[in-house]
Amino acid sequence: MPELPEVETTLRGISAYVEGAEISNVVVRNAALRWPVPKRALRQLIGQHIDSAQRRAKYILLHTASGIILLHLGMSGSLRVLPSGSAHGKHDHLDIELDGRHVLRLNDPRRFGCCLLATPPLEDHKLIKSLGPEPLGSQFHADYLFKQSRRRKVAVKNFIMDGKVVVGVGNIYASESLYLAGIRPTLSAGRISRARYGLLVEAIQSVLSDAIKAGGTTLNDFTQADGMPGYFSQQLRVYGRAGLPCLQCATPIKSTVIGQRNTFFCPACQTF
DNA sequence: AGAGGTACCTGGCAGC
DNA sequence: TGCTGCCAGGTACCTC
Repeated sequence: MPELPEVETTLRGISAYVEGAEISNVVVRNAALRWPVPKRALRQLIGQHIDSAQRRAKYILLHTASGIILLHLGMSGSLRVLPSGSAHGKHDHLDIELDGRHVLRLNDPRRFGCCLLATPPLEDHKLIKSLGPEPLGSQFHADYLFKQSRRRKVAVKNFIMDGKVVVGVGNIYASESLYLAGIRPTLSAGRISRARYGLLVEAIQSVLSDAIKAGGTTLNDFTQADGMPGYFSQQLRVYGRAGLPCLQCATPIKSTVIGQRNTFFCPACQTF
């Protein structure tokens, strides 16, 4: 379930260890992630330095002079920094050793994540080139969302989860944002007003940035073997609360399925 | 081109 | 207790 806040928190946690570090070893224990991990190409990075670590959408990007390591945590993945030589567990598929002192370790039970090597420019990469704007960036605003939504018949929930429209809004935060904006998740994207999209943009931004703040305090130590949960619990307002009273009006929260995904909303508060 | 469905995978849980 | 079966969830890709 790493959504954007989890990925951002992970990035912040590992940055101090990876930026400037030399890749002193690469161990691929299980290459069968979403796409085969390019073991040989990764091992050719041994001796290179990681110049910087960035996030784009839910991808973590490690830049080196010879290419960009592109990591995705899928649904169950996590990255930790551990002392070199730390015992590995069942789903620890990949280690990138740093300066011979630490390992950046990818754990992913469901193996929906990936580790690929991209050649610059990154914007040309297949997985990156058609991504929409960052939800916390300046290109994501009411006018943009309004324009994108015209003549779109999909449910607004699917619309905001579409990575070509905006990145980083996963199933949980989609429900949460629509609740805050008072919009019924089943409504066609094309039928929502510009003003409502303004509220939705604010809601998405506040939900995501609150979660990032919460993550910063929950995940404070990336160097302890058992110090980090894969993802942190949120104070969720509607997600997973079917049948429980709405926090604003006490009406029971409803759940429905939109695009094969569980969706939660308050039938009284979300009327647009 | 847009919309909808499918596949990938495994831990955890409900039900028997 | 142990087995079976279902669900979650991100996203590329396929079909209509």
